[in-house]
Amino acid sequence: MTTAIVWFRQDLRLQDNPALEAALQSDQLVIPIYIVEPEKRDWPVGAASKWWLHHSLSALQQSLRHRGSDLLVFAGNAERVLMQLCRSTAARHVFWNRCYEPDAIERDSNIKNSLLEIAVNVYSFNGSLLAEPWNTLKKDGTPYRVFTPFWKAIQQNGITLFCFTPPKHFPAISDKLKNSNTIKITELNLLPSNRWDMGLTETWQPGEMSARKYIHNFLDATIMQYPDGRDIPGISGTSRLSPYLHFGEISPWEIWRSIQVWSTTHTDSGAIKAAECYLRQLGWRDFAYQLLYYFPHTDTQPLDTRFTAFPWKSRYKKELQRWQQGMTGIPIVDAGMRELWYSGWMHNRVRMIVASLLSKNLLIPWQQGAQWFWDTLVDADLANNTMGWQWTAGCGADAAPFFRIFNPVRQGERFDPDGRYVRRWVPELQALPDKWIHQPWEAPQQVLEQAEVVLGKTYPEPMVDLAQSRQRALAIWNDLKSS
DNA sequence: TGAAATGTTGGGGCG
DNA sequence: ACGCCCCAACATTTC
Repeated sequence: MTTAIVWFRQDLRLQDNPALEAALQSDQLVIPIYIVEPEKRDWPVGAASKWWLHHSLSALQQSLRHRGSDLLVFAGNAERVLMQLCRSTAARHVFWNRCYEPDAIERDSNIKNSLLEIAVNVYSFNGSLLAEPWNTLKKDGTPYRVFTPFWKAIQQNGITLFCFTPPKHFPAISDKLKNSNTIKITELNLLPSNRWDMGLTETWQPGEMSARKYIHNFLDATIMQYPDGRDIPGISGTSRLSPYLHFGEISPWEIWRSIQVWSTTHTDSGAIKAAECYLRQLGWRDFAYQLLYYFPHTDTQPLDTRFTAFPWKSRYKKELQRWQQGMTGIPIVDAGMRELWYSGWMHNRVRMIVASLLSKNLLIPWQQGAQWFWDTLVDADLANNTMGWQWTAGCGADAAPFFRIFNPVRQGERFDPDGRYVRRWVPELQALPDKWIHQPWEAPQQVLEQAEVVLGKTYPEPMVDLAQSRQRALAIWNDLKSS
C-alpha cells in the first residue's frame, strides 16, 4: 500500500485542488493534513484571520469526513511534523500547492530538502494563481511594474483554468492515525477568548460551499452593475470573495469559469464590460503576488527608493489609535474603520480613502496601517495588503503618485452621496442631513442641534485640517523630489 | 482607482 | 443688433 501526505496550507478546498488530485492519482492511501505553526514568522496570522481559519478548517475537515477521510491537524514546526509523519506512516510522497510569500518559500524549500534526505519526494503545484511569477516576466527578463501590460501579457500567454472535481469517496483514515499527535481544531485556540467576534459571525460564513454561494449571488444580483457599483460602499456592489480567495476556499479558475458560463447567456456590451472589469480585479491579485515574489522586501520597505528618506511622523501613537478606533472626526473614514473592526472587512474604495488619510494627511508610516489591516482583516493577504498600501502611499509599483491626495469629503460626496454608508457605521450622525453628513464640522449650529450632534462630545471634531495637511504633504513631497 | 487652480467656451442678460 | 460682462460647464495644468 503506497501512502501520500497532502499538506493543506492556503488551499482549504477540495474542488480544483491540484495537489489533492495528484495525490489521489498517485497513491492508495492519502492523508490530508494541516499544520498550525508556532508564531515566529514575519507575519503571524492576525486575530481576524485566525477566526476565519478556525471555521475554514472546520469546514474542510467536515467535508473530508463526509467523504470517508479526515483532516489531521497538528500544531508545531512544520518540518518536524512532516518528517515524523512520513516516518510513522511510511509515506513516500508529500503533495502541496505552492505559497509565494518570502518566508513561506524559504520554509518550503528547506522542508523539501529535508524530506528528500529521508527519501520522500515532494510534489508542488500551482493552486492559486492564474499565472505564476516565473511565467510572467517581460521579454527582457524583468518583472512587470505596470499593471495593464502585465494583464495583457498573461492573457495573451493563455491562462489555463485547472479543473478537478473531488470524488465522493476518499481512502479511509485509520483511528490509530487520527489519534497520533493530532489536535482538535478547538484546541488550537484560534477563536478570541472575549467575544469581539460577534460581528464576524454575523457577517461571514467561511468554507468552500459558502464561497460558491457568493459567486452565484454575485452573478445573479451584482455583476451587471459592477463597473460603477463596486465604488459605492453603501450598496452590495462587490463579490466579497477576498477572504475565500486568500484561504484558497475558492480557486480563481472556478470564478473565471463561472463568469464564462454566465457570459454565454449575457452577451450585451454592458455584460461584457462588467465581466472584463471583474476579471481584471483577479488580475490585480496575480500582479500583487508577482510583485511580492520579485521584490520580497516590499512588505516593510518602499519599492520606490526615494521614499526611504521620507520624513514620516515618528510620534503618532495617539493619532494612530484615533484612526484605528474610527474616531478621526471624518465620517467616511470612521465608517470604514468601524466596518473593519466589526466585520473584518472594508470596502475597497474606503480602504483607499482611510489609507490616504493615514499616510498623507497624518503622515503616519503606511507600514502602521498595513499592520493594522493585517490584524483586523479576514482577507489579510501579504501580497495584496502590501501592494494596496504602497499604492496609496505612492511608493509602490504602478502607484498613485504621492501628490494624489484623496479629499475624504469629496470622496464621500461622490461615492456615498446619500450618506447610507456613513449612517450605517456612524450612527451618531444618523439625523444629519445629506448635505452635511460628510462634513459635520461645516454644518450650521442649528442643523447640528436638530440632529442632536455635539461636535467634540457626541462625535469628534476632525483630527486634522484637510486643506492644511494636504498642503503640508505636498510641500514635503516637493522637498523630497528635489533633494 | 485625485483635487485644486487655472484656462476656455458659450449662452444669456443687459445696456 | 451689438458688445460687454457674468458665470456655469467643461478642459487643461499643476501639485
